Amino acid sequence: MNLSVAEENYIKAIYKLQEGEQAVTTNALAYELETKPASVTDMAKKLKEKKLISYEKYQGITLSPEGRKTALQVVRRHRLWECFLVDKLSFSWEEVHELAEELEHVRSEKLISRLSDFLGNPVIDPHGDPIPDANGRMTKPRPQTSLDQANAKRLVVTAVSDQSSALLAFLNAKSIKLGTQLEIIAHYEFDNSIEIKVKNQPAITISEQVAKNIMVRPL
Amino acid sequence: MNLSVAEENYIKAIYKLQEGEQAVTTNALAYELETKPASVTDMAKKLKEKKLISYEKYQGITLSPEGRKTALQVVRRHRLWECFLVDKLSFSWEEVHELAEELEHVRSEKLISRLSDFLGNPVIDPHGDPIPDANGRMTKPRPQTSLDQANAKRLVVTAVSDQSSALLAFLNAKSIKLGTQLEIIAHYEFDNSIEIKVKNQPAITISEQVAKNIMVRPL
DNA sequence: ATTATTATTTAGACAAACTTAAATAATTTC
DNA sequence: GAAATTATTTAAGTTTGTCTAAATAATAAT
Repeated sequence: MNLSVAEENYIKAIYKLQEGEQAVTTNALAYELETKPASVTDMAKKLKEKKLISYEKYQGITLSPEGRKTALQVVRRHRLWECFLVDKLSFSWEEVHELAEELEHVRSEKLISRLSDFLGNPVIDPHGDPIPDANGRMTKPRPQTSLDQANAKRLVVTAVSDQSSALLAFLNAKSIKLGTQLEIIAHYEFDNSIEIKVKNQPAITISEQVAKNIMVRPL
Repeated sequence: MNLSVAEENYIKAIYKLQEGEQAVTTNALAYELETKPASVTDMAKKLKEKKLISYEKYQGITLSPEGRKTALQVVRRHRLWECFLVDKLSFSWEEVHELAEELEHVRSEKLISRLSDFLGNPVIDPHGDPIPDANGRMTKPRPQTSLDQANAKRLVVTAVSDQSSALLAFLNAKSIKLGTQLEIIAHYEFDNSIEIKVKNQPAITISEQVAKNIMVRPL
């Protein structure tokens, strides 16, 4: 099937939001793609026509098996390009998302399989997310929680789920990267903000919003 | 200036056809871009508006200084990606054109400068064409003529100017690559076909059309 | 269980880049 | 230099993906 860039982006966004199997709402998808709900409805009809999603009026959207396969291909391309940019072109992990967002739409099985070989067939990307193989299989994401729900005291940063550049810039300024070790100092009930400390850095307070987007696992 | 993919492709095609400084005709551009003359006229108005070309009704198109700068950036991106595909991902020189055609539209100065560094700042691409540097400067193409106009007997293939895959596949089948040494056996006046011989291969006859698109220099 | 609010869809319009068909200009030919 | 041919432009319409505004459905609140 030959998809436009826009269609691929919808499929990828649905995949990202679907998490488990609950249906994705029109509004959530519009927000994710920075577009309007009316546009989402239009596209939903088109993707249903192409059998990539199941969709009934007012009932939300779920990927069909074909849709999921497509999504995994796009995700694979995205994450391999991120590896390339970080490993070979020395970009830092917070710079690569936007570029990979464009590179991922160059559709060539051969290109991607050679790129993967060239990179040594990596299985996780620079953000710690697993890379699907050519058949769409990937290692299950390691046990990780968002920082706001972590119960252990000492943690390692494993991924950043919301890849907005504002957040990434903030983390950069605070020297928080993949693999950074954190210690939770306090958890303030009134606004769910969290005080954390990174070795050799002054303690900082992080809003619930930020904490939700930092993924960690116990050290 | 933020150009669409279509606009970049027009600029690149105008650059390619302009050769020297004669104006490019509407028809020639339509043929090159596999579109219709009417579409070219529409786009010409838009590009003139953006000051990338000079264009007057019925007078053809020439790049403005800005337009030339833009063209050189696109050419630079294209040729660097071709180097990457051949040198790093082991593609053969006739496979890379289409892929580079897509990769070239990822616009990021930083990406391209790092890619260039990663490749060792090459100055010619796998087809033998010079790569513009970040300022649009490049080594002038080496003295080369098309095979149909060569006067020497023994020649080296330096480039293939028409990058249609049909031609490239043909050359591949005949084991003719960049750097291949040829000997001209005969030149048939009646249809301007040329009989050539590659070492260890049987002699073959090549049409004028093909000969025009093989660039060579004397050995 | 109405009412109010929020979510979703429909209808109509727009921009970009393309198309075909018709009109006009430029060039060639005799 | 008038007629024929070819090149170019204009006009009107298409598709893709978007938008706004209005209508309708679903959900929440009283």
